[in-house]
Amino acid sequence: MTDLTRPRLPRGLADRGPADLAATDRIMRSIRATYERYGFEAVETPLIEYTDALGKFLPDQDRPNAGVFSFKDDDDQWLSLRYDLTAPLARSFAERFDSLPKPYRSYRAGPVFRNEKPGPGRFRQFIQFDADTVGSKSIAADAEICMMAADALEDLGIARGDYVIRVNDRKVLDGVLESAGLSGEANAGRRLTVLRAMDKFDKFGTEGVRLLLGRGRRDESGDFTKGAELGEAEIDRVMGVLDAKAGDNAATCDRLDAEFASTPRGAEGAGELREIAALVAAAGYADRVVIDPSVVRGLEYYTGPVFEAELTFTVTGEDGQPIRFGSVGGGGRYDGLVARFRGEPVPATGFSVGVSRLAAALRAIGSPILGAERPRGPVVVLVMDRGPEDMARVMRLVATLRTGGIAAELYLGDAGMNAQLKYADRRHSACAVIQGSNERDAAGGPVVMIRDLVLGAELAKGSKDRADYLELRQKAQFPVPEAGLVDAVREVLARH
RNA sequence: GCCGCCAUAGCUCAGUUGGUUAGAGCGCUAGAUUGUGGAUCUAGAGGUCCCCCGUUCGAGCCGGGGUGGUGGUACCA
Repeated sequence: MTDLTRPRLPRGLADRGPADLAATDRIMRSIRATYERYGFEAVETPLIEYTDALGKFLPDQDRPNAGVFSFKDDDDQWLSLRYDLTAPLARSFAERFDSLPKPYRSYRAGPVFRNEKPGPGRFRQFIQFDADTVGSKSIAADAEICMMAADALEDLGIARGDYVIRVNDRKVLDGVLESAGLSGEANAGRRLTVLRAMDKFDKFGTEGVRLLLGRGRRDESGDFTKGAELGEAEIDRVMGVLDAKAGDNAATCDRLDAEFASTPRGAEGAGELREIAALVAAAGYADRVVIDPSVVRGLEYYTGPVFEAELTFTVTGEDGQPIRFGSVGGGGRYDGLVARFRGEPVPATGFSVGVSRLAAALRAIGSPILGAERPRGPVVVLVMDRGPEDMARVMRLVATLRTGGIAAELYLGDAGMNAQLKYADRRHSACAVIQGSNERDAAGGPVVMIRDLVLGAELAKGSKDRADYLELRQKAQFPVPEAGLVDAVREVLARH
């Protein structure tokens, strides 16, 4: 007995039940409808790619990269589970280049995998929903994606004002870094450190970021994070860009032009943001798509505009503490990703939604799109007698229901009637069908007993007056002739 | 990776200064009711007290090491 296999879920992974699956399905359907309205077409790529197609890793080590699930094919080539949907899209686009229309507008959704330490709301497998425009260098492509992200959230029932699409441009940040004396290959490491520090602005605030830009920061567990070793003047300059967001997009752009366009790179970025602001304003999205120079996003492949979809409302958690959901999606321009496969530059921009995180947020605001409660189970046909003829009879009832388009099942366990009703209850079924000897041998010919499980439950709670009680009891369980089975069950199902 | 905290039934936990057959609630399976489900009562199943080593007449409890979980931090394409 000691060699029993213990059932256990690897950490950071989760089984998902019918309620969760139904909710996810609704969310994905809604996002899909939004994206298709914008003219994006569906495409799917596999969960597994050659490791070198996913990024610049070193497949000659034991493990190509700690954050990626990887394994060797039988020809010794490294394969990996995809960790996002963008790199596989770049691979797919490059491979099918000749047969695709350019620009190529596509969306795709599915699980991605990250071999990292999981935490609350952070899993090693989760669902992303991406849309990308590949082959357009127009800033209008970026502006459009921001607007589409806004529409996607609103179509999901998130009210205007409860979210914001924040937009920045990496070139603006590059300009700031350059003017802080961090240009050139020699400073690549410090540039990363600075960007990481800036990305922590939400989490650590002004003081924390200043420490990370300077000597470093010690957290409450005693761990020390080495800083970027910038001087006071440089720190002020970097902090300035984090604080550059003004009252509206035009004012923010003015400030960027005035204070952060001293390098050609920075000026270019500021110009792109001004262009986005103009396009967004023209389309009537200026209140939701907001230029915010403190947005950093991932560090690896973004080359121009970057976006982040943020939920701005808070919910009170079980412990009374307010919960912020923060970012539920992001994206940006990645002009270099496809070039890895083709040698020529292929501009591209895209946006990625974290579906699981979004689902958690929608649950917190009680969004109707999730469905109020868990889905109803099938009609359960009880088995009273288990002789061959009895089984044939009840099986015929089930078949009749199914032919009538009703989800139905025969109870296949071996428990008594009590337990069968309990089973139907657990399946969250709305209706049970009973035909035992009493019904079979009814005076006017065989009948079936239709039981409304929802009304039955109310009945069990009691405390109604007598007239109501009798009426309820009538509706909660009643016999019908066999020929009336489907109609009667339909009637009961229609009540709930 | 680094730092802290934790580990007893499926879940949440109790367990005396170290003492013999390790408990509760919930949940689970059933019975009470040849045929009526969220209630009630009753019974049953379910344990390597995370693992190893040590201290001791004796360890769930003390010490050391390991493993796992968790919180913070780092990394996050």
